Amino acid sequence: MSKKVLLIEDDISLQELIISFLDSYGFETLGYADPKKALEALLDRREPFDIVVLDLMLPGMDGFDVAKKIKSQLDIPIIISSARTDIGNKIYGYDLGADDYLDKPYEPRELVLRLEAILRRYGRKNELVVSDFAINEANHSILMEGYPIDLTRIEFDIFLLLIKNRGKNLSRDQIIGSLGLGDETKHRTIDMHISNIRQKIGDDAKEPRYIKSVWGIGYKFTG
Amino acid sequence: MSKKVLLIEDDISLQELIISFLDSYGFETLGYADPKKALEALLDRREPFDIVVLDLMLPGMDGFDVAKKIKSQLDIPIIISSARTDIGNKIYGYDLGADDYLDKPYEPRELVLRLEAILRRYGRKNELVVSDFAINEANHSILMEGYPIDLTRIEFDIFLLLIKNRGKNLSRDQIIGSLGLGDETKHRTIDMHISNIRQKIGDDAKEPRYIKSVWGIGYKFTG
DNA sequence: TAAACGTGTCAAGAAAGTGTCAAGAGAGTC
DNA sequence: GACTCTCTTGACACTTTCTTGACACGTTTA
Repeated sequence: MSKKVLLIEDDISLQELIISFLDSYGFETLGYADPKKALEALLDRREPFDIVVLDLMLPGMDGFDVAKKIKSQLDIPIIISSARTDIGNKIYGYDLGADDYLDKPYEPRELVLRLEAILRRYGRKNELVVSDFAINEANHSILMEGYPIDLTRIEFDIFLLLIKNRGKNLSRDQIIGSLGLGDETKHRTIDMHISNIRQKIGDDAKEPRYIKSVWGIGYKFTG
Repeated sequence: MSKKVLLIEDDISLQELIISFLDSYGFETLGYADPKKALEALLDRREPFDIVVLDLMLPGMDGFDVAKKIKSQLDIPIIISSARTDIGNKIYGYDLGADDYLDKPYEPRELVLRLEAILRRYGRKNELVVSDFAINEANHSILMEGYPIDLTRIEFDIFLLLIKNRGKNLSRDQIIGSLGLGDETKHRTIDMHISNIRQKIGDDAKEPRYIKSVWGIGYKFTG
């Protein structure tokens, strides 16, 4: 599946060059010289872009403002390219949440490499790999050594909480609180969920490899 | 208070560059080219570092092993930097508990930004370091010279109370009161807990290094 | 120095925490 | 509304921790 790139670049000949180059690497690229039109297209959402390549020197609107505006509305990676080489701008770009920064002039090939790297990183954004588990938060899916594990909603939430706090003891009250369960929920309910999770991931309560009971306190994940 | 950074990087000129850069941002940085020596310095605890910046390509020892070793013994954040850009390594790095990952070459300024971000995150952990012990109250965990000590809940509470009042004599009644135990609890019960704690931290009742008995009064912690 | 008192620790029973079965309540689906 | 899957809870067995009396030994006091 080809990725859609939104290129904001006012130098038309450069724009065309980059577009044809990216095309040859399998990206589907749309170029805009006018940042306002680009923003419209992006925020309109009719065209779901995967990544933005943004030139800092733009007519009518500062590139930083464009980046800020995009990041405030969408969770999409941005690569900033610019002839301003000074490090101050670079820092500013990172502060705005730019995901990478290319000094002009750059090799089109380098842009491709960075696009690929950043897209890969973003694709895995919701994926958490810990110990033998790969957890996709958005999907509510868990793979254990590559094989899917079927957890119920609450089991998933508890497991995720434990994994995110791996190594730390979590009390039953903390678990109940983090899960937004009612305060009257009994502690034994958590024990039961833990018991069920353990069974599903093949963990032995007496000799646990993953979820350890901490006597008098609660539970903790030990990868 | 300036933060101490342990930099493990075998490229000496790069090492020097980073050190001087970090210095100018108020970090106190110690660089090691030899991972074994760095590990020694770190685990020795004479120099309590706040964060580790680790290069993956090292002579004599794989960077992954270094990270694993550090994480297994200390709860300290690690930033891995590497020229190996392949994504497999990246995942592996995170799996080991690396807290961030920087592709070489990187802007020194970016390193600073990430250091600050991670330290801010880590700083919220309420860790109490006294004498040879690092106590994490939220976690109910105690490290003694870097190694975990397994105390029961009441033992933990008593030990924490003693540590927090280090140097002061605490009567058995004070201890019983602070712990919210019933007023009828016998004094001998406290003695028993102290005895068990001493055994677990390797303290000799006759020649105590940490928990001293104060005849006729109670106990006190002497770091 | 002997009696009185305090502390260290063993061992056993009491108390509290945990694992899991099973039953019923609750939520979601067709 | 019937069916299914999920969540919650009581019950009971089991494990770990806590408490306490007992005795040994050290310290203080007279």
